[in-house]
Amino acid sequence: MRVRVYNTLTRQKEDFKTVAEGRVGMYVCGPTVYKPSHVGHMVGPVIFDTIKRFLSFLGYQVTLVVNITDVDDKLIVESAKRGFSVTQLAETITADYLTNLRLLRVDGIDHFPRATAHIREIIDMIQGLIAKGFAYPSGGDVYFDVTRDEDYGKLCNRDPEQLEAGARIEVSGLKRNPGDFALWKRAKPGEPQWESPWGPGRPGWHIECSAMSMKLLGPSFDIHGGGLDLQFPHHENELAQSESFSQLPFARFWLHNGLMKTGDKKMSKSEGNEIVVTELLKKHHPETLRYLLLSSHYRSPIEYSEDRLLELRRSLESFYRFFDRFKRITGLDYYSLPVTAKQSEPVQGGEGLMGKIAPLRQSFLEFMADDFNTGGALGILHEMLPILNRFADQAGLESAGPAARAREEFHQGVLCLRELFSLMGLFLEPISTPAAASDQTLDGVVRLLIDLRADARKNKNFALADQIRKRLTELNITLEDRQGETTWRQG
RNA sequence: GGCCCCUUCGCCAAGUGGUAAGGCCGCGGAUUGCAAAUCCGCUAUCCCCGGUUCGAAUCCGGGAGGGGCCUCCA
Repeated sequence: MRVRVYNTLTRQKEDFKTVAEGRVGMYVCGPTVYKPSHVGHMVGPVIFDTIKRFLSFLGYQVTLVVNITDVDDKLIVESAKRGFSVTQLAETITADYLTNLRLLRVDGIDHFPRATAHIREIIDMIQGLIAKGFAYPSGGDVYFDVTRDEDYGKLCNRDPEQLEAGARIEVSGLKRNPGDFALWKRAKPGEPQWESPWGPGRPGWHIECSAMSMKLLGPSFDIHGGGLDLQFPHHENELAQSESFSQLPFARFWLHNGLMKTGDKKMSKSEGNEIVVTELLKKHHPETLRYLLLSSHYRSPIEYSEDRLLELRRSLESFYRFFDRFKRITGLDYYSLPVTAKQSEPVQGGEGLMGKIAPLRQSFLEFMADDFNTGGALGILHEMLPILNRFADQAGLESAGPAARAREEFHQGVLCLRELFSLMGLFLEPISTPAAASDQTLDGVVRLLIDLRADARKNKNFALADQIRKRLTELNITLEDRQGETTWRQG
């Protein structure tokens, strides 16, 4: 399958070709761990996890790396403020980040390299850059000389001269050019520090990504991802120092995800308008958040709002109900159905249900192959749902008759749904409904009321039957009468 | 000031030259004792103006509005 990818470097969609046949190396910029993750931090991981799922499905062997930057000015300031050591702070915040990723079913990250665990590699790279004339030590710091890099600015389409016009460039007597950036920073007393040829200090902001991606993925790899806001200076600098060091092309495709917004403004720690993931997850299921992040194209900004999450939850509910229905029909648990890791035989269309499902499956894959259009792909899944429900309605699958043939067909259709949703990392496991399934007492009580209501209905005492149902509705318990039995659910 | 992006139904959102996916909300119908669930049906000519083209939401030019980056940021 031909995969098309929008490449920031060329500002156009290109055919996806890998450096090494059949393998994909992917590096995504993770957080600087000084404050708990906000919703925006989850965008990249979810998107790139989904991209990995898709590429793996196509048969690629994908290695996904997300770095943890655990030494930085921000950590020093924040840890002092909170009375922690930098290490303690980094560990606490890293744990928060990893927990959030796990809840969002970001399962595909193979390595989480930490900057502080790669000081050796960082120093080696800086030495190499100095030796090659791209960097210079100055007063205990080491700077990268942007004028020595021929194509500095190519990722962001900027001239170094233009950059100098920026008002925020820090004037430092230690730099040769205003645009030069620190590879190594001299430590002030009490700051985290490591020995180096230039005296005690710590890495600058961008170098850790160069050193760690090179170590884990080699000098040339396939996909480099991150938030749009990292394009400059972080990625530009990373690119410059990596290619200057290796004299080889760095990442082949640069993918930048759009930024999360709240109230029309970018969500960020510096704006102070961030929604902390942990707080959000107290009110919303992580699956709803993952669904939000996948419901639009990854390059678009995503507008976060409470109402939107509620709306999307309603959208997911129809699938949750469908899985219950699937169980009633087949006796099988949707969540136990196999998840295909790789693309299997082409799904046969033919007549009947699969004749409708197979072309939609194809459309889904085409959406994904076209710059990972998850929004379009999810739309397809929403088209499958009524087809499956209609089939179940028309074939009378919930009534007693044998209909083994139709049941099997239905099963096949749902397997396909399972396959595609698993590529999105959705519906991998049952959502935990706080009381419903787990609380035996509640279930017993509601079933008692259902039985009483059934008697009332049998006696045509609809007033009583309706009152029971109404009172339960007020308690957020919904009854559904269907052939032969009444079921209940919360919500 | 420089670079870049966006503007599609009430809201969200696909669509990148061939005549507008999908979701939420709303309305009507089937089903139901009544509901719920499910199914069916209904609601847009794509910010404005001009151009290219047999044909444009899609390409070009201009305008309006919104956003991102210009060394803190996923």
